[in-house]
Amino acid sequence: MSSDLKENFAFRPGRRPAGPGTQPPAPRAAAEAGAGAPARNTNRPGPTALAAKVRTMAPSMTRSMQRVAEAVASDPAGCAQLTVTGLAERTGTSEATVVRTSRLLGYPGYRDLRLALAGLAAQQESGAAPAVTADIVVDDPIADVVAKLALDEQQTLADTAAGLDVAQVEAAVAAMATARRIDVYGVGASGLVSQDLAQKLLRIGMVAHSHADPHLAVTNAVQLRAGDVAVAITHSGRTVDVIEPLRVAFDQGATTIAITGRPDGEVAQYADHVLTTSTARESELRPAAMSSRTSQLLVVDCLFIGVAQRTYETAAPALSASYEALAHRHSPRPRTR
Amino acid sequence: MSSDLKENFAFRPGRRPAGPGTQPPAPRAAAEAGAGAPARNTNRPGPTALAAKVRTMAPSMTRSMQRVAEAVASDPAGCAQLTVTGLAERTGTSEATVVRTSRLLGYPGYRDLRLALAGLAAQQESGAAPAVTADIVVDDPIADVVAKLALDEQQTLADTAAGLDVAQVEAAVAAMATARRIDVYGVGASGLVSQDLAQKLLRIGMVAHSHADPHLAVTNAVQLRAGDVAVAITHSGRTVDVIEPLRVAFDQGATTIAITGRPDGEVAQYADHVLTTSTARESELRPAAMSSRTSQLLVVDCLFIGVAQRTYETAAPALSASYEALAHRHSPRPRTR
DNA sequence: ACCGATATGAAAATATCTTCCACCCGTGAG
DNA sequence: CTCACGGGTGGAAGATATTTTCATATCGGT
Repeated sequence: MSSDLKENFAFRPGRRPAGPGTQPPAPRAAAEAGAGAPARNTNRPGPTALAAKVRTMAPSMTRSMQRVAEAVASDPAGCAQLTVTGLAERTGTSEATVVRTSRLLGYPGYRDLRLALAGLAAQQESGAAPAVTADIVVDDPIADVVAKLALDEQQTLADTAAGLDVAQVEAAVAAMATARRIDVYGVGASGLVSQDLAQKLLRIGMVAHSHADPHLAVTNAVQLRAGDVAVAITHSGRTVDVIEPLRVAFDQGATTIAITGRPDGEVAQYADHVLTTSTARESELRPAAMSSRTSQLLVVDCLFIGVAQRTYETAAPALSASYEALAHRHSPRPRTR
Repeated sequence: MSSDLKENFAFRPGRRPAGPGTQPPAPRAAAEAGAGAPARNTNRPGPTALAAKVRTMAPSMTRSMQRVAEAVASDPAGCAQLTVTGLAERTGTSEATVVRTSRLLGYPGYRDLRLALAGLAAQQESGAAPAVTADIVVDDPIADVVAKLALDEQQTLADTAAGLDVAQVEAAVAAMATARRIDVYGVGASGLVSQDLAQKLLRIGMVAHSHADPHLAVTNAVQLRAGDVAVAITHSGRTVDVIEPLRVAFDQGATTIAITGRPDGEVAQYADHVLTTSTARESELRPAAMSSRTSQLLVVDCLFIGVAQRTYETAAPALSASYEALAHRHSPRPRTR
């Protein structure tokens, strides 16, 4: 089943009515003005060329038409909102004139000019994209906060992906996929990431636990041995509560993995494989915890997917099973799909 | 100009005015049926946000509407050329359905959607983004997994940011900033997000708790009253373990906030403010939990920052204090910087 | 299997766009 | 100076496109 997205794909990509006789709707090709050959005006200008076209054609326009063209050229966005009648009023002319102007500019009618106008407006708008990269400050309006945060996190993701050592990931995944059991250590913000990893691994039938309590973590680490895997997550690379259990696991002969922003930190000393997370800039209002978390989660997701791929035979059914098991915890009524 | 839109939308259901009703409060925003203003969706998406909006809203659409949305999202340029009837035919549905879909996406009608489509097409044309969005498959090499995951999550972030109703965020932040106490409910994957929020709020000196245990959650919810805030986090919008405590909090008069991917889900009925997370497509190897988590975290971060801004006087010192307090949990060694 | 509610498409009702046509205005010849 | 002519222009009929209504098909729960 997967998803039913496949059924879309409307081929028939460019369904331009280009050809004179191809128009399903109306044979509106007939020239209005009696003048001989309308010559099927040059190809209709794309949004970009519209402004230029207006200037070029202006001289050959009648006064009323010029007014329309003027309005259109100076405020595409605004005009795109108007109906024929609206634009006629705004320019102090009539609908007929607006349509004639549209024709002159190379469109079949006003409807199409309007569409082009919308396109032009959108382009102009996007061209002026400011790209809010500044830091978040105390008096930023919420809208800016949202935009900045999203951008920052996207940047963090890109950085992380770029900085990840694929070979290390590969090795870590290999160890985890065949592990008898997996322990994950993390406290504070990293604790949540640690739980996330454990939770996901559980869902595909792995034996995984997340330990936030440092004492219990060490207690558990002592039980590990070769064939087991221990994962430590710490942004700073020097959180003792996390390093300690990893060290123990390491000494016990387990395969150890560190996910840290400081590959030179102490935690790396006890790690067989080090996965480096990105360290984005931070500010007072944007504590490190935020971007490190994003980064860590990406790494954790990669590990998870990698493991799931390699244990697909058991992972897939386990996944469905856990969804099944939780189904009754949902209220019944959501419509379709 | 004059954003003529029917932005009205004044819901603010006088909840339990005299406390007689101990029963399911009338679903807010239930105006829909019958005559009157369809009003529904808040901000009409600009061309840019359209694609995001489609992805976000897709799950809460009916089958026919999904087909329309699919077509629109996959070939904006092509669809912009079509009339209602044309698009209806192409998607094998009716005009009515097309119009309904347009409404759901936040436009007054198809005409406006079409305009936006034209804009989007123009942008895409000029922007020419490659968009490498293949699904992750079982035999993808790790390097691809990393790249795809990072891209997907970036997309999710962009979608979420584009789809977030800033006014709702604003309102939620305002309530939280002045709250006497804040409860956060979430189970499963959302439970971690819930913890994340609570953890952060604690750091800036707010009284916040995350409850995963549904019994304890309800027990706590009963203690809430006006001036308190309850936040429910559920991707599906119908996780009873989360809805239940929120409902209780709602009945108690607390301000309630829902963070969900299904703004039409049951959870929204008991929420004063609904924050919509994006729902990226998922595949077997990329369970929904993954992108919903990313999306939820972004929302949660926004809330946090918003609250921190508004309580800066107390938040800033509280933040430093909590860092201080944890300093001794770090090993001393890291060199420079 | 029944019942109630929701989703859907056909067709009616509007809104919008296009075409047609008469009027107006400027121009040049008588 | 007047008149006839021709294109420019707007008003309104005619043609399409869009929106709304409503009966029917379908779905999901009891």
